[in-house]
Amino acid sequence: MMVESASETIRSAPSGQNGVGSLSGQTDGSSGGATGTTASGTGRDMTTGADSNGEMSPAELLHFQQQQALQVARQFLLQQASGLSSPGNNDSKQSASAVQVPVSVAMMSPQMLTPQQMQQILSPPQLQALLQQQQALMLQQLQEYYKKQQEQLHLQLLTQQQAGKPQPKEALGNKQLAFQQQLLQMQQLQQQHLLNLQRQGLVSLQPNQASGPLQTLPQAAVCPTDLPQLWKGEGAPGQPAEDSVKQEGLDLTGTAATATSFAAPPKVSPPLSHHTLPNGQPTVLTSRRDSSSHEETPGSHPLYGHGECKWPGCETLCEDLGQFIKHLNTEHALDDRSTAQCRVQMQVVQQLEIQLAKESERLQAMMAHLHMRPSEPKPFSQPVTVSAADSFPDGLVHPPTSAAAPVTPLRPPGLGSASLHGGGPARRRSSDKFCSPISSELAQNHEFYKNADVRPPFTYASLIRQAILETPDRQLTLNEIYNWFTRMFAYFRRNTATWKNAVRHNLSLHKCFVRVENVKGAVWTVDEREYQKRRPPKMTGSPTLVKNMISGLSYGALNASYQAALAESSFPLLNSPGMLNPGSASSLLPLSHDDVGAPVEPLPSNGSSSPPRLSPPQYSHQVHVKEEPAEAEEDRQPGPPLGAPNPSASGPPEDRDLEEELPGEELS
DNA sequence: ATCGTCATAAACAAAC
DNA sequence: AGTTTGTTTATGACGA
Repeated sequence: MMVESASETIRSAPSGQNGVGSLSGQTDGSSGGATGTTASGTGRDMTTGADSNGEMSPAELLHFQQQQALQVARQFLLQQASGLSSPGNNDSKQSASAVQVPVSVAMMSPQMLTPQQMQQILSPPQLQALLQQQQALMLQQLQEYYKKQQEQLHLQLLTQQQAGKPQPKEALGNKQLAFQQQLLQMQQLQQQHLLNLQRQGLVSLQPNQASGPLQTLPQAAVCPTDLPQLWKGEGAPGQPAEDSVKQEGLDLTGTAATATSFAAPPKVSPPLSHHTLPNGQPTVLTSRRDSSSHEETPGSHPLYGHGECKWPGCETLCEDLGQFIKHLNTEHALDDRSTAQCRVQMQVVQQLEIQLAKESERLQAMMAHLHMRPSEPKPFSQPVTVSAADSFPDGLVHPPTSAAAPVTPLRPPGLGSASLHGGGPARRRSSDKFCSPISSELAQNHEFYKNADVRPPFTYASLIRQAILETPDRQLTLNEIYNWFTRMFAYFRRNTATWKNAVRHNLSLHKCFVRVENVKGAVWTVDEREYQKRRPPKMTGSPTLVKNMISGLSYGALNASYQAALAESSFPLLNSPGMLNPGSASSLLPLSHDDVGAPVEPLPSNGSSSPPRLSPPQYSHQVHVKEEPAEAEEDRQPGPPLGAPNPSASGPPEDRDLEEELPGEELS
């Protein structure tokens, strides 16, 4: 017990915590703190209560409205999701915890990523698509709500006017303003949210933004310019919302572009992350902040863009940052309104996250469904090559998957990533579960993991395997594996003792990892057969699995799963063309899709060499190697059957591939 | 409640 | 002698 507790603490304390904890905490806290309790979690009751009260202050109104709108959206979302959502835990948990934390997030262990991180993780295109959808939905709801509110206001106004009260007008005006603001805010907040996400990558709204803006900026309020818009919205019986939506769309686009560029955060810099933050997450956040702050200085600010103030409801033009800052301080001072706006923003974000989760789930289900029928010819046009190439090109890989496209607007490939979980242990087998698309996931989010101190959502085993398979030789020394980890994941640049131990432990423990004696020394190889053996059933088929995945995974994971699905689906094609991976083929072949990724390496060196990956059957032999003494293994390697001259040691790696690929001989 | 998988920690031993 | 590499065992969290 002692040990355990100790470890636990360590883990949670450092990394994770921040993640979820901060998230929910902040959410609640900030909202609660700022204004009142209500905001946070479950607003339903609150909302209702609010409703009953006739009059409230503008701030209250805003708040109330937000909640209502959110609730509506929430319900809507829930309904939508209900179909997909898994029966048990998720739903219940979700509802229970109330929106505060997105399902996936909630599910995540403390160390998991925060929503912000998730957002960061998501590829810009994905984010864009998702957010757009979400925004559209939310806007619709808001619109309705807004209309109702307006009607009420009018009624009130009339009543008051009739009464002959002088104040009423003002009050009404305020209320109207508030409503309008809200609408605008929602829209703009969303935009902003997107922007922030994209630009900063992660920017955590709650922690960072909330505190930041509130303190510094704040509010302002609606600029005169806003009013017109607001009114416009009102006035236009048609659909103000739509307009706004459109606008958002536009903005988004713009944003997206920005985001894209942003995609590869340079932040690699160790210094930033190093903060002693607890574990990875914090670091991440920190780094993010830094980055954001940097941006600010340099000439950009999350709330400043295109020469104007991006504060929700404010479009004041500012020539430069300095002016903008002044504007922020003067116009957006800390007050109820700004506070309310922030709260709204937070809720919006939450809502979006939830929706994102739902949509992801849906997508998963869709993918799973599609996948289920392998028989169907997969239309994917995915060029194998592409996939292979994608693997690690830059980090930004486009997913080819045309297939996905049809299914959803989102880009499959882009998925972003997943990993969200920042945390520690969390990763749980998610990756494994799906069989991962680890490779594709990695390929796509290569840059992300490389720079973000986020724990990858893959098990050590899958990571080790990936590392090995990426090599032309398909073999790595322990030290090389270590290097791969540190090179590929920022997360593994810390706590080396811990994860290295874990790596060694995994190598020894899993039969799928075979130690081969080499001239050079010992290298580790992967026995795909074994690896596959241990893997759980594919999610594709069973809804349950899917469900699990969804629930268990963080957003990232979701994405990963998504990718996986895609990958899997595309896999067949890949194979057929035969291109994928030359060298790797052997290992992969037999198995599976997950390996899709295997091919990750663009050139397995001889890629060509490997003829055709031919025989999967050969593979079978390797199997128990591990159990057997090194000898067996050695046999394999050293004795390269085919013509490989000197495989291992000095020999070219490529040759090795062949050898490895045909290990079967020995077995037989 | 039980089982399997994973992560983490740690003790040891053998090889460098 | 100190470090690295491997192996094992123990323990706890999780999900099924």
